[in-house]
Amino acid sequence: MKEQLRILREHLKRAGLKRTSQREVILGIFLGLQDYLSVDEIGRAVQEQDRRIGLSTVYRSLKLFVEAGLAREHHFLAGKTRFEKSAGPGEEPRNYLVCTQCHKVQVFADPLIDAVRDKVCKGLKFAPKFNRLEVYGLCADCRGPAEEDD
Amino acid sequence: MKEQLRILREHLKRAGLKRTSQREVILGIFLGLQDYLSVDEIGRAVQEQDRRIGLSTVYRSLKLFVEAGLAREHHFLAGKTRFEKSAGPGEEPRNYLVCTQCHKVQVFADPLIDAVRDKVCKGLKFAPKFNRLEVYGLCADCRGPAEEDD
DNA sequence: TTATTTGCAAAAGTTTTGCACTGTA
DNA sequence: TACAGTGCAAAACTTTTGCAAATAA
Repeated sequence: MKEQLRILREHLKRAGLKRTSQREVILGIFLGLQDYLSVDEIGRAVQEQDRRIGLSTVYRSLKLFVEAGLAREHHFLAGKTRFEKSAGPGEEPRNYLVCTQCHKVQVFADPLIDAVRDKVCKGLKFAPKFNRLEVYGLCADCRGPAEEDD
Repeated sequence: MKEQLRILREHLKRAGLKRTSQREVILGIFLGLQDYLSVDEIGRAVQEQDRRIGLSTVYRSLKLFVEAGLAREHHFLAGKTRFEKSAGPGEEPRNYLVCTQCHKVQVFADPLIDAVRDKVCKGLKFAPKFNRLEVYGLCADCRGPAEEDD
């Protein structure tokens, strides 16, 4: 059984919620899709597999996955919420390069950022839960070869 | 005359747009409000001063202020867009501690973050335009005195 | 004069909710 | 059986837009 399915079931049990086929179908499809899709894009994929699953259920399930640590929610640019898969609760915060032209997202991690976060939070007595660095600009493909050595 | 008013007028002239009383009234009110308010909160303050100014004009003006470098747009948590005052174009990117309980926002700057950004961008041939680090958690007031030494 | 801007109302788009019905524990 | 979950449609929100009237250049 997939690790994520186990995590979902554990989360449901712990929260006193019920295991339903819709939740598991939606999780399976979500895991098979690319990241950073919107709810209606995910919902469309779900309805291709099972037309009887309503969009409200997709909304409710994605929120559930976030609570279970199986998805991250993003609001990169104005507009809609987008979702990213996550291996489970307690995963490291991540940092993003978002292309403002083609909307491609690249992820990176850097321990220095965590160090800065801890130093600043300590100074302000702030208890961090999660963080992300979002860098907006042009990706290698969109900036064109001419300016590649900036 | 206020520096920001000058910046607005210059921006309008440069872009071939017109100077209107509504734009200047909205700017004046926006500058007098606290940061991170939503459009309807800003609009409510505007309509207290001049009931004839429509909400669409507030939307259009805030977008204009962002283009002029006089405001920054945020999408911290799900839901609505919030605006922050900015001294003018070319200001440094900033970094935020956002309290997930009371929604208070604290700002900080750190040169190390810029260094990490430049290193990562160089490696991926990404041309950064702006960036922000968002840290979510509990502020000193909301975490309670007991856990203050974490 | 002429093109931009405004205010209103309507439209569009995303997300939530009420409710009767279904399905899990 | 009891209660959480679902699907549908309607509602609630935020944001955008069409258009006639007003206004700046």
